[in-house]
Amino acid sequence: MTQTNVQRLPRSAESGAEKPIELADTKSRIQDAAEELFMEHGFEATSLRLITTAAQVNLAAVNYHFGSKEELFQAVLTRRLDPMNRDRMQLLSNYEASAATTPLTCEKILAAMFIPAMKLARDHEKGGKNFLRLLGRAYADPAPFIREFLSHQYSEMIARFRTAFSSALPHIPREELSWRLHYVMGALSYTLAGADVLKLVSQYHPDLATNDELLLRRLAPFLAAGLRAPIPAEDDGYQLLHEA
Amino acid sequence: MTQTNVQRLPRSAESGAEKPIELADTKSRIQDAAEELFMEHGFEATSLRLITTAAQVNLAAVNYHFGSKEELFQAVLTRRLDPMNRDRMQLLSNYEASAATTPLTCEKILAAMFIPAMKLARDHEKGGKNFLRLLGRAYADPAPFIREFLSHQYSEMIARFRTAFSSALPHIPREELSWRLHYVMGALSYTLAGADVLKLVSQYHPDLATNDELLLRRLAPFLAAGLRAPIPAEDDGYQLLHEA
DNA sequence: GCTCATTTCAAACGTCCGTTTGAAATAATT
DNA sequence: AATTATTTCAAACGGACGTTTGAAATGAGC
Repeated sequence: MTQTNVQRLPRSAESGAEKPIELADTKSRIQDAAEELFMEHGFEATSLRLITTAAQVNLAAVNYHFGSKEELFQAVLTRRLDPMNRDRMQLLSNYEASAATTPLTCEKILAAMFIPAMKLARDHEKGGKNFLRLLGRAYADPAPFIREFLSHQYSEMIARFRTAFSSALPHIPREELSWRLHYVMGALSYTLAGADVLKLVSQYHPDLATNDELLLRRLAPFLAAGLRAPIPAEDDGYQLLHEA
Repeated sequence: MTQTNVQRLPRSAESGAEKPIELADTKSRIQDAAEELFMEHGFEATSLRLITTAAQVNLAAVNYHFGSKEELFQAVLTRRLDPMNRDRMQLLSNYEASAATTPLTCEKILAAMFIPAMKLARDHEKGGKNFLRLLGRAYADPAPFIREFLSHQYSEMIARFRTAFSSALPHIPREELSWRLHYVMGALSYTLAGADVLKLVSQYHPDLATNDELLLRRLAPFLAAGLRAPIPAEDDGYQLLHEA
């Protein structure tokens, strides 16, 4: 009932690592288990009972600590998304400062988007990569509360990067650039959500699929070339439709 | 209980259009309603009661005509996916025959992928575009039965197009090409699933979002440029990681 | 040690889910 | 007209869902 915002650690915690065997606190255990299960089954198909069983906490603990299943989902996303997007913008600013007056290359701007994502994927050895998959899927989720949450969470970062690309690609019209940024986000989120999606298009190479750095060293040149592509003329000879 | 594969029209049907006011048969009404609702809410969040109410049929009709909710979903996908992929392969063959010995351009191969999708989007005025969104979302769905269904449904078409791209881009290593095809599918499905996703990356232009032809006349040059991008050298100066 | 806020817990709440049932209605066949 | 097969229907099945409850357990402050 009466719940304050103050975080309290139930057991001895702020003391030094005297008993490193003990489990993390309830709230963190729920988030960890939820992240893994949401990514495996999606939001709708993951029940609170599944989460609380995996986290070894009581069923009611989710509603006590997070309020609802939806708020738990948002908390899971925010925990990693918020620092990642701040890192992205910070890194972009660093690059711009280093480059002084000359505009950044597309590859450099793309790197500012990718590196924090990669760092996230490898830092938290357990949750990291799972989270990127969860995120990639959330992009395609129709639930209104997810859509609103994501668009709010991303708006600042996207605006920042659109400006950067606009400087790097002055010959691309503003409107065309918006579309191309859209495609970039599509290929990126699709790749991050990847793993088993890959089977659709190619045989499985386990040595490659686990190497994120290599993965995005392939993606960045692909996307940079697309971003720089010349604008097709109005009547350039290949009418797409009505010839089938 | 005892159900045959033979399709039977319950009311007067094979006679000429004497009473064009009458509704479609139960099975079609279910598929139409399911397509629209699955696309709006996703598979898990769409209940059979919602579908049967919208279709104005009895709840048990789904299990009678389709067997289960999962089989209904597969039927909804197959109804449009199967002809579309056959059209894609046929169109690609036509292009190859016209080109005789010279290899096709990437744009032409991409057109063979896009045109049937566009035709689908505009033919069935009501279900068409909704279906592409549903499909784009299914790509990212983790449910095993969806994954297996899609990979089976697409394997032949994908293999066919990989070969075509391989001829068009002989200088791109086989493995690299597999990845780039992956990105192509990502950008494409993301764009098709689009609509409200667009808000993440750009302001909304209603006049553009509804014009599929224009949409893909933007996407094809972007992807073709990416497919043709030079292979980056092993040590090309931009290390992605460990510099953040 | 007592008080009081915080956290955990087992149990239950009401609701909605996909599916099944068996009879009634409808169509096709003889 | 009688028989059979197919389709519809209202009702119920057992189960899983997110959430709530109120008491028990555990913590910190005095």
